[in-house]
Amino acid sequence: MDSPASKTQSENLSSIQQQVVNFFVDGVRVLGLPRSIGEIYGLLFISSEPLSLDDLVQKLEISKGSASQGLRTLKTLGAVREANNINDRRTYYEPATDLKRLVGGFIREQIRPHIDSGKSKLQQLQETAALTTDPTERAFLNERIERLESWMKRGGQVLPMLQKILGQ
Amino acid sequence: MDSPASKTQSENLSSIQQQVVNFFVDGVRVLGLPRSIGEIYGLLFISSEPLSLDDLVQKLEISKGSASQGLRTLKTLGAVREANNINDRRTYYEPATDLKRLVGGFIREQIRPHIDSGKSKLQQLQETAALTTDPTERAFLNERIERLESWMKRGGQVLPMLQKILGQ
DNA sequence: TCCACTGTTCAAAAAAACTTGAACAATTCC
DNA sequence: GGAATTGTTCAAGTTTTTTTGAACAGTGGA
Repeated sequence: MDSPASKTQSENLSSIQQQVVNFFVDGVRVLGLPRSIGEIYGLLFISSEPLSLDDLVQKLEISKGSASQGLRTLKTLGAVREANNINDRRTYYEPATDLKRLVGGFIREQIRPHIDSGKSKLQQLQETAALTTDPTERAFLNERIERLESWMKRGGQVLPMLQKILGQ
Repeated sequence: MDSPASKTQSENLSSIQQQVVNFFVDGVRVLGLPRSIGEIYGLLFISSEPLSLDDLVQKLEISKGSASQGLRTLKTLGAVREANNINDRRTYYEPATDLKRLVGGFIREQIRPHIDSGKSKLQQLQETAALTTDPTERAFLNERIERLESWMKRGGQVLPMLQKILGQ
């Protein structure tokens, strides 16, 4: 019934593997990460043995390019590590499964940079606001900018707490 | 120098308005929301008077459709409210500026639904795993599924805490 | 009732994001 | 060194998301 290249990888993945992969596809989408990353992490997560890049390409029916880039991102996030690679030339990967680490990696790579760049933009903003001549308007602008600063500050405070809370 | 329809709305927005709008464009992008929503919220945030849909269309140079849909989303998120609408037929909008409310709306609309659907998918997953005949494999699957459950549970616990922490 | 005005909807166009695949680099083994 | 294998890069193609704009619905005033 299924064509060989059907979208649901029914040829290569067991029913439970499909379900878990889809679970993570939805999951990473919420985080703003591409589908392929959810597929890769999902399959690693539900595999009892480490998998190679080629395993991922074959089982998920994605391109080598996607698999390579996806694994790189996952490594950067600390969501995947290389398994002990005995008597085989290729690299095998296994998932990091503790929440603290996963959340920490996500915060470090995807959130912190934005908070930091936001903070520096706020300084610019303050300088621009200072040029406003009308005092009433200037007061209003300063009030709003202060609010933004308090938001950023709280964000910076909450993230480590979050990580702590989630780390059991 | 600028063409009338240039991308940076230098004709219609003051320098500070541009900066704040860009600030929020970047901000909402992190949250996975479209650019126009950041533009709209940003302009409202830095305006001392409420603005109408037409004001937004003109100042931001976006279509009426974008402005209408963007305002709807922002209303749903609780990020924007209608201002007291005296002697004018059109509706004016002002931003909600307290972080607790903003975060709460985002969680309610964009996060909770995914957590809930995730939880129900996990039940499915458990049923599928139970069909696995090999006991070792089944044990592995159950262990991983339990881990997912613990993740979801923590997520469900952390969100209200987050909101509380941010609510001053 | 009809007109003028405000705002919504949604199909099509445009833009943005993701994936592919082929060329290439790097490494190992003989 | 040379062949075979593993993995990376990135321009082009594909898919997904967002925006546009024109038709339409709703409302108030004359």
